[in-house]
Amino acid sequence: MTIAEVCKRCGVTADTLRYYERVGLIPPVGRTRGGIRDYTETDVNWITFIRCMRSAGLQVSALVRYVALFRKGDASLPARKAILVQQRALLAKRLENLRDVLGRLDAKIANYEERCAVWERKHLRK
Amino acid sequence: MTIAEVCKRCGVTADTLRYYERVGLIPPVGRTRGGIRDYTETDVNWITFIRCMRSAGLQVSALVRYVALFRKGDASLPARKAILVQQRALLAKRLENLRDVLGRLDAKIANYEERCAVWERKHLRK
DNA sequence: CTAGCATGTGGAGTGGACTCCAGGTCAAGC
DNA sequence: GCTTGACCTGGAGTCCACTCCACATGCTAG
Repeated sequence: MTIAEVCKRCGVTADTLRYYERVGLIPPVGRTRGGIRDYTETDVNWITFIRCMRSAGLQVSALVRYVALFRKGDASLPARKAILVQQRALLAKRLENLRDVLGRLDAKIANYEERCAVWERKHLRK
Repeated sequence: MTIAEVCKRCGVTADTLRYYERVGLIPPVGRTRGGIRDYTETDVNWITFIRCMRSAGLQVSALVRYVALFRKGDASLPARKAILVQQRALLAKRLENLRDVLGRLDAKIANYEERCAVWERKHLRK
């Protein structure tokens, strides 16, 4: 699969895909004799996974550590799990906070609803 | 209240407080004759609010717009409400995504739990 | 009144995560 | 063989949200 096809499928730019590979966010991608990247379905799965985690705010550095461990084989299973568990905890904390802030925002909006209504009545009467 | 006291109360650095004021993330803070910032309780409330929203990822630019409108008085109520509503929608979307990613992460961890156990049995037997 | 610490300002620097660019290959159609 | 468009690499640039710095001034304790 060419980089352009992967871009389309995953909704990322070629620059981003090359960047991901360069910093180790995904394992190295195979090449044709000409040196052109030839993505496999497995590569696409990695990209999808990384995009998913990044979309939730997991740091590149943590994911890089994860991918590096992955490349060392089964002996790294516990270490990889540890990373996931730790990231999960961070994520849960942020989720909790977002929930809380959303609540506050809703309260504030309700308040505005009120005040806007009052303000409009005042101006209609005028 | 001095900037140092506000720092302690709000858990931010003085640099950050000055930065917030400089870019308009909070309304201008009053000064003593000597030119030193003298925060009121209202100022602290603003800082708390901004910190809260920032912690949920609302962009500085959106909050700056909000604060700027606030300073224009009641006529800006509807515009301010519009910003809040829009930001709330974005936040809800991100919340939804975090929830989803958390679920995937949990599934992945459960999978690791399994595979780690297998791996350990293999190594204990050895 | 002076030492010394808290604050002030304007501006430069940082870290994270891309994003863009120049200058050079590769490959498919004519 | 040649043109043309996709791809390559290494490195520089961008954006965001702070964070740090240097140097100047304010205030308080002795």
